[in-house]
Amino acid sequence: MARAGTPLDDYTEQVLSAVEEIPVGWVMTYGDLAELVGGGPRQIGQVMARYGAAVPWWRVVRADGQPARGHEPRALERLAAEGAPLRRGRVELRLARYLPPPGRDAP
DNA sequence: TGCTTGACTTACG
DNA sequence: CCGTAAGCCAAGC
Repeated sequence: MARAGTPLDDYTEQVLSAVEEIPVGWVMTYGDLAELVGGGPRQIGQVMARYGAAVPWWRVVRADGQPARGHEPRALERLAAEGAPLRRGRVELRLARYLPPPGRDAP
């Protein structure tokens, strides 16, 4: 569903939708989102930095499982509250990495 | 028009 | 496991 009033680009909408779709206690990496919606990991970060406040941004972590730069404490607190498998200050991607179901995106 | 920056990744030692 | 280097994509100045 489109966010009325905010004419965001399709790419931004795709990213935000994907992030909103991450279940509680699970996470996705910037690279995974980039592979999902296209572009590069940095572009995902760009969108998150601008519109991430409207989505569960703490469920988006770096490739090594560590939360976004400058948001580590807040993200870890949220993740811990959600019951995500934390290991020494970072998320255990082995257990918490979420793979979105196919069908609603480009084949 | 061209360089710098950024919620990044992978490879190497 | 940790630090450094190079690569990649788009926006901003």
